[in-house]
Amino acid sequence: MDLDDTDRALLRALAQDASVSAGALARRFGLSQPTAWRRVRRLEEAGILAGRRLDLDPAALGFGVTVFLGVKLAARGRVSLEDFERAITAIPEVQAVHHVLGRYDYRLRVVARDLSDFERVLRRRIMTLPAVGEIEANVLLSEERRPGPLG
Amino acid sequence: MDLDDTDRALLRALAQDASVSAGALARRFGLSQPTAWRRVRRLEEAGILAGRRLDLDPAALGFGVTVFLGVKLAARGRVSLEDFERAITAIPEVQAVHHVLGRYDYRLRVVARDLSDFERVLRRRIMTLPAVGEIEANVLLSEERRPGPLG
DNA sequence: CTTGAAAAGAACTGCCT
DNA sequence: AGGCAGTTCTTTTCAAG
Repeated sequence: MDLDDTDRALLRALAQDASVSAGALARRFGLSQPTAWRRVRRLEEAGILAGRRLDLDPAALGFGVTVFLGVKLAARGRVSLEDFERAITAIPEVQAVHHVLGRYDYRLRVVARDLSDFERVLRRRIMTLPAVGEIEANVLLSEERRPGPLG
Repeated sequence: MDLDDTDRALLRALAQDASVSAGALARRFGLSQPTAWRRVRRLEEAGILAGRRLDLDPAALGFGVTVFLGVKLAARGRVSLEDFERAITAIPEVQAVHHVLGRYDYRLRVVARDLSDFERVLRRRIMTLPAVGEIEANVLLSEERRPGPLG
C-alpha cells in the first residue's frame, strides 16, 4: 500500500497515543471526521495498523527490574527449538521471546520484582531448562521507544 | 495499588486488544458497563495502564528486516552517553534505545527495508558515531510478545 | 472525494443499594 | 464497592453534492 503525508501524520499521532478519536485527528490535520476515520480504517485493512496494545507500566505493578537475556542453546535442532520455545513461554516473567540469528539463538525480555527475584527466575526457571547453553544478561536502566520509519 | 482477579482479567483482555470497549468487557466478565469502565479508569489513574499504543507492522510498511544491536561505547562518561543518545535517536530506523548494564552499554532495535539497507544504516549512520566501540548484531527471525506478570 | 445527517453505540455522571 | 438510568460524545453508515 501507498502512504501519503497525511497517512504518515495520522500514524505518527496515533503512535504517540492510540486513544485519540478520529474526530480529534480530523480537527488536528484539517480533515473531515469521516475522512480521517476512513483513512485509519484503510491502514487497518492494509495490515499496517495491526492493532492497539496496552502500554503497561511494570514498575507500577511492582516489577522494578527488566533484564534482556541472550540465550545460546547447547544442542540445536528443530526439536530443541520447539521445546525451548514451549518451556520459555510458560514462564510468566518472560515478556518477549525473539528467535534471532547471531551470537545467540534467542533474546528474551524478562521482568522481576527486584534483583533477588530475578535471580530466582534465572536460576530456577531459565537455567534449569535442558537445552540452555551460554547466557548473557543486560539489566535495563532506561529506555526510549520511537515511532520508527513510516515508509 | 491493589489488584483483584477482575482487574487482572480486564488487563489481560485489554493487553490482547486495547480497542475493546468497556461495555464489551462488562458483558464478558459479568459486570455492568459503568463498573468495567470505572475499573479501567482506576488502572489508568494508578499509572498501571500507562496508555494505548499502536501495533504497527513494519513488514507491511516495507521494512522486512529487524536487527537487535548491542553497542559498547569506546569512551564512557556523562558527555558521551548524552551525545550518543542524541545522535542515535535522530536515526529514524532506530525503534528503541535501551540503556543497559552489562557487556554492552546500549541495546538498539533497528528496522531496515532489507539486509543491504541495514548495511547502509549500520555503516553510514551507526558505525560513524564517534563514541561507538564494539557492536554485536542479532537478526530477528520471529518474535512472540506476552502480557507479562500482572502483580 | 467530500459533506451532512442520522442511527448506533460508547463514554461519562449522579444517585441509589 | 456495584448497579441503574440518563446525558453527552464518538463512531459508523448512508444519502447526496
